[in-house]
Amino acid sequence: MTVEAQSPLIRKLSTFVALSEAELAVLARLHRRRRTFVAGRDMVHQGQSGQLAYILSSGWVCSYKIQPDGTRQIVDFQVPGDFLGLRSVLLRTSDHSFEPIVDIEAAEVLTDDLLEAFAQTPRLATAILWAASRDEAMVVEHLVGIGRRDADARMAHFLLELGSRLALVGIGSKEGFDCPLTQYHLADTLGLSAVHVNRVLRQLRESGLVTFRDGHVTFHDYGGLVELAEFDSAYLDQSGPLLK
Amino acid sequence: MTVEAQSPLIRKLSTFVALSEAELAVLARLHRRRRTFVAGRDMVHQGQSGQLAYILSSGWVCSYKIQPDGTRQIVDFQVPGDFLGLRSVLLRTSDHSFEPIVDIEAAEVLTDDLLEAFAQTPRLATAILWAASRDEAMVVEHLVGIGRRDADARMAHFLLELGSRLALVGIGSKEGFDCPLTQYHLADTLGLSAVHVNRVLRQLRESGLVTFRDGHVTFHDYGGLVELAEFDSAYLDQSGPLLK
DNA sequence: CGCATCCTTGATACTTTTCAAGCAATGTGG
DNA sequence: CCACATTGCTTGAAAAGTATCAAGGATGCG
Repeated sequence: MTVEAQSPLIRKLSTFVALSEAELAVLARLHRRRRTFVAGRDMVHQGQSGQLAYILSSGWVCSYKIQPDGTRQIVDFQVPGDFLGLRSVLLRTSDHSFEPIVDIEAAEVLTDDLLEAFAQTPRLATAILWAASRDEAMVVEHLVGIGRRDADARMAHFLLELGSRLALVGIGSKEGFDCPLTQYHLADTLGLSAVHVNRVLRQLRESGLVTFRDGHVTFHDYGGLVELAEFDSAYLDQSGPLLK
Repeated sequence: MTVEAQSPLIRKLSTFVALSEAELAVLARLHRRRRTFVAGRDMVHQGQSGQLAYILSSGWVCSYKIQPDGTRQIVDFQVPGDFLGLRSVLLRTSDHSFEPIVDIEAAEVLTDDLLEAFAQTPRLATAILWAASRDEAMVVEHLVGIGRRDADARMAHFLLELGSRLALVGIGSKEGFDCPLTQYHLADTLGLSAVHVNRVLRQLRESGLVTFRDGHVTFHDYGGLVELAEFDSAYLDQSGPLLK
């Protein structure tokens, strides 16, 4: 089993940066403390100040905020290869919750180990921070989507983005991907009601664009979907952290 | 003229951290390259890779994304004391545009000067990064607002947040603040049509909560507005960067 | 079996947008 | 100084998009 197969993070970073043996070793060391969490129970709860970060190796997590009136807004998803809680570690500002959507496996990263790794391998630090800034760009794009796209385009855009992210770590393609999200997750993500999510999905399916059923997303007409969503993957495809 | 009065950034940071003479000196040095920009002409345009950051000393700026269909979504505002383009410098990922809303004054910060300042005064670096993470928290809160609040609450929340930010740098209070934004800016920020913004403002005014007129926001019933918006300033009031 | 979760559909009501029009203030060139 | 364009604000009426309420079906699981 190659190290890439073990760690989606390594696979993701390798797409953009040729990592040296030493860097790979440091990365591997960050993966030592393996933990699991069960679906549905929050790993971190809003307001809690747990200064731990994780590297997600399998499963899906979402980060969200609950409002006083009980509605919730999902801000972002973490899929294999993504960091989780990185900002809270560096800057202690986690004011949202993390919920595993399925049972997950993650590597726990201690602040000190992370800082040490950064000090030892600056190129790696740059690569990881680059990935973090990519996550931020996704939050911004999410904001734009909710603010300025109608329900169909929002859904289409979301599925396309998810597909791109998963493709990076080898668990998705332009054909489709497995997806454990419920329609309620989609509703809380896209700022829609669950009922309307259902209708939107039906319409996309009947238009022959994409099917989401039984935990699997199938793109029938990738180009058509891109057009509907006005999906421009520039914010995802950045050329990487321009390492010197 | 005290240095605090010269630089809203210093004023802002001083609220949370007692800065030493040395740190103040470093900060002052970052303010040396003063520049001005005229209202309405983009400082940075989407896709452009200008690796400059600025510290805004007077005036307002907004950062936004334009979509292929011509609609725009304002992601965030910068008011005096805010950094602008910090992320683009550190991580070169500016995929949005910056537009001065009025004529502005800003200090241009060179990447190298910034990194040097960080190296010299780690506490200052922490403070600045803390401010940056606060900005991120605002983007997240903005996302939640657009996704899960109705138009009235969205507007109320936005005005309250803006008031808090301005109060930090001494140009706003619970009574109100001067505000150069047009109803079109508000619409592009809140994901509403300009027409509806007008109606919402009217309703808030007629409810005796807040008036926005002739470039000035006046809070008539601060508590009532907080209640309507379910405004919880926790994400703004964090105790600062916990300096050791 | 019975309960819980998730998906699906229809009918209705509400929020927000779009279209259209008018007003006030400001600035500009003739 | 005036005609004119421009920008920002305001309002009404109609249309569209989305939420809410209600109900039923499917599946999995203790």
